[in-house]
Amino acid sequence: MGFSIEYLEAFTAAVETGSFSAAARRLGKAQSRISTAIANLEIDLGVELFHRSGRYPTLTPQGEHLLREAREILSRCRALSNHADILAGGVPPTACIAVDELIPSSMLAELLEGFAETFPHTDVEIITGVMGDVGKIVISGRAEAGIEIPIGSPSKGCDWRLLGRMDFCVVAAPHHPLAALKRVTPEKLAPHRQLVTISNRGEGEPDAYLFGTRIWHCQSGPLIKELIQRGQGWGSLPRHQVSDDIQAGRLVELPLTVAGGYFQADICFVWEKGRPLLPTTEWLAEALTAILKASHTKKTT
Amino acid sequence: MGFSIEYLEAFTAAVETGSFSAAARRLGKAQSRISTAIANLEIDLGVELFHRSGRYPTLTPQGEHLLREAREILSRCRALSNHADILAGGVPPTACIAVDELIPSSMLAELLEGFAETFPHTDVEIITGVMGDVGKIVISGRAEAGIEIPIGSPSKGCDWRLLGRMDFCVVAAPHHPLAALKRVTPEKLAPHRQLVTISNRGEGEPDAYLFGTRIWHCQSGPLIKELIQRGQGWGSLPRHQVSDDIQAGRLVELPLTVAGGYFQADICFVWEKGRPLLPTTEWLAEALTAILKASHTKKTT
DNA sequence: TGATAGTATCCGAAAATCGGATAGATCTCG
DNA sequence: CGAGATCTATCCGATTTTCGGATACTATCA
Repeated sequence: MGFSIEYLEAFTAAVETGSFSAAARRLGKAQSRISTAIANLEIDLGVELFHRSGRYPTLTPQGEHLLREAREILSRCRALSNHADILAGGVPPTACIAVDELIPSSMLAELLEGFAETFPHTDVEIITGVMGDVGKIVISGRAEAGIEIPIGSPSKGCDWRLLGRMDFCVVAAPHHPLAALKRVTPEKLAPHRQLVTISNRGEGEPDAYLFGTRIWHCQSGPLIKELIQRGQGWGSLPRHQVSDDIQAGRLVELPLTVAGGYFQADICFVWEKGRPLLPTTEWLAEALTAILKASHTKKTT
Repeated sequence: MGFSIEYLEAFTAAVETGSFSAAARRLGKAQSRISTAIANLEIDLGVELFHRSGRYPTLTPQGEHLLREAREILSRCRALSNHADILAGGVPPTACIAVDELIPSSMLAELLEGFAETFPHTDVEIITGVMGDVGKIVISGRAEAGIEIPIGSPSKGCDWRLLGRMDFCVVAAPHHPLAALKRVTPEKLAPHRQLVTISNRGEGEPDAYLFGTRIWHCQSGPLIKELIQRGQGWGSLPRHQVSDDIQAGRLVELPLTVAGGYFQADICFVWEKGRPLLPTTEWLAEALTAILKASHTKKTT
């Protein structure tokens, strides 16, 4: 394997232009170089690539076959060069982002679809977590950015940008005693069992979210929904996760009236404080803002 | 795109051996060359491939991504080199063979399957014909070899090798008058319409095959079978093409008794007279002999 | 702290590559 | 048929690159 990339370029250029001289003109080299390049290539491969009987060289059948592979190699070389240019331009080879489990997966799919188009060479890793996990993962450096549903305010140590809001609704089973009430207040909720999610890092929800003393903590969102459906208690879940169940009558939304806006949570894009945004993370922030705005206008219209 | 194949080899060797020195030993070059090769590659790509903080260089994330593409390119280069070696060894880039239409396609499929394994780089072209066509195609040079079912003796101008024999049987529809006879002689056949194949070059069968004056010529084998099934006449067809129909009662075999062995035809491998066999055609001849022998022993046991 | 193994850089010799020039061949067109 | 245009192969000298070895410096391990 003594041939070089330039030899292969001379080969393909000669085929495409129809003569060694024209190939030399295209490549900006002396004609003698193309001639010797192809002669060397033929010696190296042990195969005659062109017939030289006529005025213009013509491909031999062997040359025609090897041409395919030569083109393939050059195409790969250009791909490597492109890829290197992209990396040299500061686009990171991998993007790791942390995402709250409550973010609708359809939204993430749409996001990542666009990401793959814009950054075809960048590998993606998604880490999911709940509650304060996302912020911690970002601060630890395991992820360059995160999509967080903060409790109160975004995690300390993170810069952040508000992307949009997400509705929560308080639900119970249709046969649950609370379902019969016309108006539900926090005092009415307190005696009944509340089901809340718990972080896989051993942290629960802040007290502001707890209404009574009968609390079950559970890490699995689907399990919580299942338990509520079976009448084991009530809980506050993202609207997009339960709207189908409410529609189908498997769950009912409790008409809760409270002073604060607990039941609408912020969606924040977060990244390590002070760190400049990479092109990928910047794109993610912009794309997320656009997606959330689109989904909101679609919902309201 | 100023990098060279050797730079990429230095790159992958350094990754695989874990150090520039070891890579130099593996490649049989001076250590300084690996060092400068990788430095040049980094300059050319504009990307730092290795971290040099420690004693041994370690891949950067960027280097890890570009490594994949470098390996891909080298793999393609080796493929080109292999392919060239095969072509240099005299294996032709394309093999064109002519085949009689009566040859069972299952046999050809088995043959070509083996061919693809033995000559993965050789393109195949199959030309089909009937009667004397195969020999003519071979003599004309359009095909390097052919599988012929000769009428009498193999085509003039061809060297040939006997591969095996193929049974023909004389068939008619179950409701055809001939089907009722206990013994069938050529004289009995003569009054009835005979259906024979005709070459697409405008040549019919030799007289030896024609039994009477009521002859229909038809180029299409399937159409002949259809006509015979509908009682339009009788014909002599390859056994493998009609055994299913006989089994199913759609056709009956006529118990013809003749002196000569007309109803078993030779299968010959033919090639242009005096021309030395290419490795591909030689292989084809051997493989065909083996396949036919196997199918024969299977049939007789 | 010394021994070992590795990297980067420098250096002179050797090899290749470069463009240009030239001779011979082929095709086109009058 | 012949002149002109165009092409390929080869040679040439100047330039550049490549080559292995030597050396200085660094990291790691015992």
